[in-house]
Amino acid sequence: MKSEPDVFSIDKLKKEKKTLWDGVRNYQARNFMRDQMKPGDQVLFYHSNATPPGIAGLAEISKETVPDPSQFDSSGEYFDPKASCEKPRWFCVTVSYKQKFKNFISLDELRKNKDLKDLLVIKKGQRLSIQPVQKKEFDLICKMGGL
DNA sequence: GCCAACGTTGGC
DNA sequence: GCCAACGTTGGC
Repeated sequence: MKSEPDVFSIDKLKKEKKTLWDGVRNYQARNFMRDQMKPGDQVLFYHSNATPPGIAGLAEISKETVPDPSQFDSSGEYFDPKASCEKPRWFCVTVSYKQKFKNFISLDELRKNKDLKDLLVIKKGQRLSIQPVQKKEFDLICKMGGL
């Protein structure tokens, strides 16, 4: 899961212990949260728009998908006038902090590793904020992170 | 249903 | 700040 550290960093998640992953307004990412993610699932926390960009640590899905409350808040930036409580359009999961990697893994290092050539985040034009990761890739990344 | 215009993401 | 690569919107 990607986040801009200026907006919400892994250190902030560490401090707050958990957070509602609201504000996702992309249908593919929504479907992924709604249909694929289950409590207990492991999450790689990626810092985008950072210097350098890369994977900062681990988190975990701690609560099942619920309708994203921010879509109903008419004064908030994530308000969606087309959504209603009966017919919510957007969903979100709760993400809990697990741990920071001992070594931050930069996008550059991810690219250099031949075994991660299929990792979606290193592919050109791949902007989706929530992306699936294969078990093999996940395990290797944890090792690279020093866990 | 097409597609041009526009908006966003995110690396550089 | 630039811009490539998408995704969304809305007129037709």
